[in-house]
Amino acid sequence: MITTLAGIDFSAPAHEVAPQLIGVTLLVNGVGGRIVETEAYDREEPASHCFIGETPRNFAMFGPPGRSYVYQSHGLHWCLNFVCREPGHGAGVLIRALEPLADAHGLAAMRARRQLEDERLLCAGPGRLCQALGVTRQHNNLPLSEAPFLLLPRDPAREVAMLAGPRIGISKAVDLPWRFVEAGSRFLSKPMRGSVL
DNA sequence: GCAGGGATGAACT
DNA sequence: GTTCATCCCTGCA
Repeated sequence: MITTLAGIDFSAPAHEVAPQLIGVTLLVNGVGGRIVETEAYDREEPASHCFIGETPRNFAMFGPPGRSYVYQSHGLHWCLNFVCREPGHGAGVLIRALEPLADAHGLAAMRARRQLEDERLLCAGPGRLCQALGVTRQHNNLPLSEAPFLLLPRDPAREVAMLAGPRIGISKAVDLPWRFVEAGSRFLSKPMRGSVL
């Protein structure tokens, strides 16, 4: 089983994988950008979809790590997660925002899908980035090591300063500081007021 | 059958 | 900066 991708061991707990994903480039069919915002979710805390146990919707999170979990939120937005931990545990990292890269990585395609010029808002939010990358239910429970997914390691020459803080859009376990962002990024779904990691 | 949701965009103060 | 309608699917009574 492949659990290490882009230099990250996905069998680790989600709150350890999530900060390591900041700065990694995510591409879907060659379209994407640098990850600048993530959130960790785990079976053992009530904000997680897997807190209630395995269901037809969340079964992918109970599968092997290094795969995708895509779900529909509020009936119209898709959200992309990366599965973590050992198989059967139930944990994942929600990808919340990307920094769009040069047109070599499909900037034009993202603009067309979003019908929006502003780079800043192209991928600033889990629903938005799925729209920009064309992620839907078809992308649920797929290995991140294979097409259409591609993960490229962080640029070692580029320093990444990170902040950790409370997660967004949840009503339970709101105090857990499991949201991770690149400090100072212009491409976040919401500004971060948290502590330096 | 029904309540509520890991969100967004527009319309506001 | 803030609230508000809206999307429809999921899980549980």
